[in-house]
Amino acid sequence: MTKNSVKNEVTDKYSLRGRVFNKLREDILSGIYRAGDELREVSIGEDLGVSRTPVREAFRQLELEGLIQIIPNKGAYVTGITAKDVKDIYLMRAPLEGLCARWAAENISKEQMEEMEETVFLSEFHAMKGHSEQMWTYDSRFHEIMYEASGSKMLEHSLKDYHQYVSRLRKVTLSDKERGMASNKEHRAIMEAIKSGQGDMAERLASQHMLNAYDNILSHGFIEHFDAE
Amino acid sequence: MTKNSVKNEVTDKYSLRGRVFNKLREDILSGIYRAGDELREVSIGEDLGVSRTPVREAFRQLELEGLIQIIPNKGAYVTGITAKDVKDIYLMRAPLEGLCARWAAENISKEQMEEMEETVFLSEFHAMKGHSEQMWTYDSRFHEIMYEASGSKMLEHSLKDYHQYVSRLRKVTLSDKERGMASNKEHRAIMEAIKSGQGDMAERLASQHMLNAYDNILSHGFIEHFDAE
DNA sequence: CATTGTTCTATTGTATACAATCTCTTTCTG
DNA sequence: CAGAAAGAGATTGTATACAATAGAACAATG
Repeated sequence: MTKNSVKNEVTDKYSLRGRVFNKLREDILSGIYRAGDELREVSIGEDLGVSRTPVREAFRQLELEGLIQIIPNKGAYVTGITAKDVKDIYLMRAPLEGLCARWAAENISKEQMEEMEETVFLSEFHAMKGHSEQMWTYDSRFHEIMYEASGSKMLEHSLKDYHQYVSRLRKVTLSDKERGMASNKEHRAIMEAIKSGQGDMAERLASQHMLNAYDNILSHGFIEHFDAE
Repeated sequence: MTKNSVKNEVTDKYSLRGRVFNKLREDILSGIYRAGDELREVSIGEDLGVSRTPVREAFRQLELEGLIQIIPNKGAYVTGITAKDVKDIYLMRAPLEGLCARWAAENISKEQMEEMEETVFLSEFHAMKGHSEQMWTYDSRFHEIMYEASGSKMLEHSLKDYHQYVSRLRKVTLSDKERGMASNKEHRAIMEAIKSGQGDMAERLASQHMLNAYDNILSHGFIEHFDAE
């Protein structure tokens, strides 16, 4: 019996509905579908070789996440993430990631701490080598471990959502080697604070980490990847 | 053409699925269903006179909200809100409601400001009279107006969720006349700060409002309404 | 008696059929 | 020709039928 994770695998990957949901979510967040695009149940179903039933269920979930808007009897339209949303997300994440780091400092388990250290180590390695794809993976994993370590189902759920919403953007920013290195340095500092149980310090650092990330996005004009494109 | 609200009526109330969703959500948040209860598609459908299809779609949405957990091929089980969740929600809301008040101070429209003033006025009236049900309604409305006035779809969405999660608890706390009066006073102060465009002040007051509300819950032992019951 | 294997039933997962609604085109009318 | 009315087609909303799976009861076996 593994860990008793209540919320992680909300959408099981092995049902047809789960596959449809993950595919559509991925496509929306990665920018394949653009804001305003209409999604038709039948054509989506045909693309994936399934009937309308699982597609409809996936639509309902995407609607609740705010990624699409369903107009009754009319259709489903992609909402996507706008530049304004990105700004809001980073400003909201600042205090929440701070809170999360504080709680992680209080609750992190030995195993989680070890995995976090490994993640930071590997991330630094790939940053130096300029492997941006792996960078992105370990960067994501760092945050996920911290979310889980907070011991708060609510906080973990919210932060995971926000984190995924900006995942496309993070792929772009981390391809800049300089920012990648800086981000890692910040992760390490946060980790040290968590490891030594310094909640205040961890909170401050994690919060600042978000503001730095957003500053970086602004100063490099990465935000243009949204809305226009 | 009314306001261009993207996220408010996510679940249209007039479809069968919308009705099922709202009914189940209400019943879970109000405590009619308890954590661990199993929900069967057929029996829920029979209760409401609908087939399994809309029930299933509602289940998927409730799952995504974290209110129920669906185990593939097995069943749907109520997760509900625990005492720990309540604590987390208030501590997360503290900075977010602060941020929201700040943004509202920057973006609130004339109409929203007027409605907010009306809401506070009516709320004070009912608080004095001891009408706890109306109290609760206007108290909720105050926060919703502030969420909308923030001009942030993301923040509004998150705060609305949190607010609804603790709505049952708020019904109990506001039935205490003293807390009701105090809460109103805090609302009025937040409103004044928003009206005069003092973002810093609004942020501080709204954040403190949350901490006060949670202190009140703790000191009166209201938290026991969860988990046990 | 314990344990394993099997069958049966209840429940969920998916596909399809039918109903309701919307939209766009066409036709009618002034 | 403009505009309204009507009809066809496409799309979503809901119900039902069938398939797959899990769990329980029960029988068989050592």
